[in-house]
Amino acid sequence: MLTNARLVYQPHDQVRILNAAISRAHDICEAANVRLTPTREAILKLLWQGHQPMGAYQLQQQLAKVSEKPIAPPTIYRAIEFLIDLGLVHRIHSLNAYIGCPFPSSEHSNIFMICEKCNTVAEVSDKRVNNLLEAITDKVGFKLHSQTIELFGLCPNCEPGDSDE
Amino acid sequence: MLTNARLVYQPHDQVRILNAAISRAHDICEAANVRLTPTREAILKLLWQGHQPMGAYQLQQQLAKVSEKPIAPPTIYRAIEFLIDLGLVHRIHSLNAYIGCPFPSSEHSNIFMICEKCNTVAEVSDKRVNNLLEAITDKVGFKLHSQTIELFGLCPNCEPGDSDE
DNA sequence: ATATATATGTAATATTATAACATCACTTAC
DNA sequence: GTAAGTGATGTTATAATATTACATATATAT
Ligand SMILES: [Zn+2]
Ligand SMILES: [Zn+2]
Ligand SMILES: [Zn+2]
Ligand SMILES: [Zn+2]
Repeated sequence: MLTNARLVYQPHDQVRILNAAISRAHDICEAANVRLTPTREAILKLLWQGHQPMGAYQLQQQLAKVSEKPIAPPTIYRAIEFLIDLGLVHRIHSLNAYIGCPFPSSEHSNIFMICEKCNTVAEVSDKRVNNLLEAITDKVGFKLHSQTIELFGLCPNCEPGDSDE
Repeated sequence: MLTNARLVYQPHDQVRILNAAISRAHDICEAANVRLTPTREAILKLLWQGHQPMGAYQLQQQLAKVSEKPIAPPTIYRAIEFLIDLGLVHRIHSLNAYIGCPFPSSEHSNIFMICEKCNTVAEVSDKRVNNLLEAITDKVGFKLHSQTIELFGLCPNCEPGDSDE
């Protein structure tokens, strides 16, 4: 089981995490022989800023604060598509929003834990889930290609019961 | 494991299925002491017409063919919300579309098998999936409330390999 | 019959996403 | 170094999905 949950739910060095993610992204782009342009990198950074997913127009607003020229929707969406295709970013369909992937270029379950209170999203990957879904779909003759699993609930920080004790 | 896959993927008496679904809906509404108004029923019927999900504006167009007065988006969305709240209809987030639930008012996994070729959607419910996701989220302290699982691939009728033999 | 709650009508608008075509910028070939 | 070619972004307009706010109508209860 692979997850960034601990990281998301506990205090951590956000700058270090972000730098690591960007560095990894550069490697992945280099390997794929594609370019991580300034706009693309800026958007990826925003999607790693916090652990809340951001919508396209929210990204646009944030970019406006940094850049001089306002960036129009098509550019935003193109950059998002680029990042998603590379596996660096995921789309959270139920929120029409996007978030950085904590473990790109590895096996995936695409399981997202969405906190209904603070909106943080943590990701999990677990082979057992993939195996089970594979078995279930096999049984009815459905050939499974990909999946997205969106879980709604409360993160440890928002759960009244409480977290560490 | 509960599924309407066989039904969806094989020829069947569509009229009988639809009537059964509507009849069941009437029961559920009566039990909940809410009204299945003509508009709501018409929309539910459309969402049971085939096994393809329909978008809000697609529903609007279809309703226009039946009804005399065109029905505006708010009414459509209200009816959809009503049906979803009752568990009679699901939203397929990745498609911005809606589909009738084959087994309302029972335990749910909300697993949708979406055919990338013919767009049919079949639903599955499997306690093991819920248990596994519960276990996974428990481990990281996330309190799971609800979920939606969207699977993409090819239904038996669209898979080149083939179905029955 | 009146009051109350529920459902729908209506008009305007918000939000999310894409199409079509022009321009710019980087890479490669010569 | 320049030209050609590819990839990325700019620009304008618009499509597609969804909601707000307020008015009216319909059903239910007293
Ligand atoms: Zn991921
Ligand atoms: Zn939270
Ligand atoms: Zn269902
Ligand atoms: Zn199919």
